[in-house]
Amino acid sequence: MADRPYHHGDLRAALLASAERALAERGPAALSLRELAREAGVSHAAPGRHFRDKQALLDALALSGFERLTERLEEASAAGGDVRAQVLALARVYVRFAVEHAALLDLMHTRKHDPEISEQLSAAVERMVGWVERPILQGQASGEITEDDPNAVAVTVSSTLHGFVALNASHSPEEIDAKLAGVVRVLFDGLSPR
Amino acid sequence: MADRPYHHGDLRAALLASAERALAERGPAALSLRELAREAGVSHAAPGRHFRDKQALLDALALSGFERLTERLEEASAAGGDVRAQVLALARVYVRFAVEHAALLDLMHTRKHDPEISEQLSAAVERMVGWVERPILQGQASGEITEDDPNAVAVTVSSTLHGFVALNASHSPEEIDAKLAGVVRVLFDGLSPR
DNA sequence: ACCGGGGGTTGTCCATGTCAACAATGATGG
DNA sequence: CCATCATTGTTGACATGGACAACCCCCGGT
Repeated sequence: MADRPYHHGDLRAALLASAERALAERGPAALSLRELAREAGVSHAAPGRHFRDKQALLDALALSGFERLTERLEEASAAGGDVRAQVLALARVYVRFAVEHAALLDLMHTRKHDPEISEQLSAAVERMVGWVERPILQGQASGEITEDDPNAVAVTVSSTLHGFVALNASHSPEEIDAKLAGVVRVLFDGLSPR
Repeated sequence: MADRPYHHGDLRAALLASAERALAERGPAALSLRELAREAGVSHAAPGRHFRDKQALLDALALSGFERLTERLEEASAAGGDVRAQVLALARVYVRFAVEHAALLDLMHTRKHDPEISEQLSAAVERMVGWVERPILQGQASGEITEDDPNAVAVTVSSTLHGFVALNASHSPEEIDAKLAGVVRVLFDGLSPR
């Protein structure tokens, strides 16, 4: 509208960044393409050049979320240690991501469940799941984890993690970390007395 | 518009029912007050008499979800058996509800996380959580469940349940039931070898 | 008979998503 | 250098939806 050049430079990235901010600050309902366009200083229909429709933008956002989360999980896996430590490390990373990007994680999740999801997106989900399952399978191989049906174990761990995050994302980081340690302990030791 | 009497009779209930159907069939985004009004055969502003705004309708829907779910949990608790059986029973109920009302459960959670939630709604959530925690506390009292920090145990169980549901709601009932049994077993026995 | 208020109606305003037609830009090849 | 053309933005328009205001209908109590 003002001294801005006709071409924005990288509108696509700007829109995604704005969208993520808006998502975090004002919830998914308050996210409007026109609003984003305004923030980017561009006309109301400009976003259409970069995203077929609103859903496409949300998908792109979700995708970037999966990619960043996967990256962090990968880093955490590199640290090593015994299986219990590795699982705890992964859990921490996941939880931290969830706290920092609660709304985004929610969106990621919503999109993941959609039947007509893009190839890119589902591939990204697969990759992420891989990093969570890896240490469990290794642990079973090395005898550090029960020989119960590997699949059941993997499902249990990912369910617990996921649920923990969903239920606690709004708490304070310290509180969460304390709780998380307890959860991982209970998970390894089991509910039945030893 | 037609032979319908001027007063609908129970518009509020009709709207909620319609809304729940629409939610399940076409997702939360496709839910429009005007559409619901059309389905009920009333004018576009009629819903405003029963729900201050769209959010109020969604809250009412979520509330009814919590109430129904709580009712079922309560029934399941009455069955008795040892703690492990009780937890499994609760889990089954929860999972079944999740499968049958996936979108609704999602809505329930979304609302639950909202900072400015109604008294009614948060009370309903409390009640529900109570029914999940009860058997665990009893189990600890009777020595059937580890003496680890009770809170950690409760958090672990509810997280696992919640996460399991979130991650598996789209699968077939049989598949889910099989998986669920495995999850509960792993949960009781722990990840570490016994 | 009257009226009061809950429940419905119409009309309107505004924001949004989406599309079509058009315009500025700058990269490319001649 | 310049003609050209795909890319990226712009304008304008349309349909849908939420929210509100002002008004109307009808039952229940007096």
